[in-house]
Amino acid sequence: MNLKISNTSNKPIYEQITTQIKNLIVSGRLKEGEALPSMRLLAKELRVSVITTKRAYEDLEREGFIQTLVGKGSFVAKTDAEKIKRQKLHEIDELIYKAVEIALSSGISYAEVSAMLDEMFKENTL
Amino acid sequence: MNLKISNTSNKPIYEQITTQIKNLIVSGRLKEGEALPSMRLLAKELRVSVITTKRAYEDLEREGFIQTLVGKGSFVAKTDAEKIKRQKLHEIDELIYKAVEIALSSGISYAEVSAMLDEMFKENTL
DNA sequence: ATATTGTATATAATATATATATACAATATT
DNA sequence: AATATTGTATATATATATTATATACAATAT
Repeated sequence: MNLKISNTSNKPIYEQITTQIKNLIVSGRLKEGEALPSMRLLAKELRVSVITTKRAYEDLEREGFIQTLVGKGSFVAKTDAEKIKRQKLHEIDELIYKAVEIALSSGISYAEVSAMLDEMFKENTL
Repeated sequence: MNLKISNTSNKPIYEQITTQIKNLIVSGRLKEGEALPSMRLLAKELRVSVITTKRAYEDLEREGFIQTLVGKGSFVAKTDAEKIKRQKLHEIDELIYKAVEIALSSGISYAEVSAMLDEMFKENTL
């Protein structure tokens, strides 16, 4: 599966896993119905406990990215990535709307908010 | 001062204090320059430690609602535009942080989020 | 001088987050 | 039926954050 886990990252392992698998699905590199490595295999590969991979897979299932079946394994769900992305975009839209509302109602400029966004992205992609 | 503290509330005591005092100030029942009860008096009245009232007063001061002076006491601050702006910036920061988190965890690019922000500002400033 | 005000330090109790080991249960394979 | 594979449940460990406290200290007012 070739996921990269950093122990020095401030992000928890299960989150590093979900983030990367989400990206694989959204980008189409993992396709509908396709099998994910079993929790145990992935755990072994990443030198991590099964509980951690389970936690990651549970999160992915709750968010509709995959489906898990006892004895069979985990598979990319048929819910299309486009729908999920649209949903996420909507969540972001609402947050940004609130931010802009506050900005406009208190004399904070576009430049200031835009700079904050830039900074935030730089910080978090490291 | 007549604040109501609930021990069964899921909200911490210091937060119950700040919320109620903020409301008193915003509603004008506590006016600029007016003295708040000393941390010790309030602590005694609420049967709570001084550290807890201090925590509440510190939060209120950081948010620009009151001003505290050693030996004198705590007073309702004059509404300070700079402080309010800083507070608003913080609120915006938190919203944008959430937005960026969602974006990064679902393969949404900086360009997309940035475009949304641009759009939002254009729409709302027209 | 003393009482009042806020502050600093060290500490404790609790809750939450993260990760694990191990034993259990369901399904597939032989 | 036996065995290997898959996921699941329970109990636990560790670290960190949150909430609250006691007590000793410092600044100001009277």
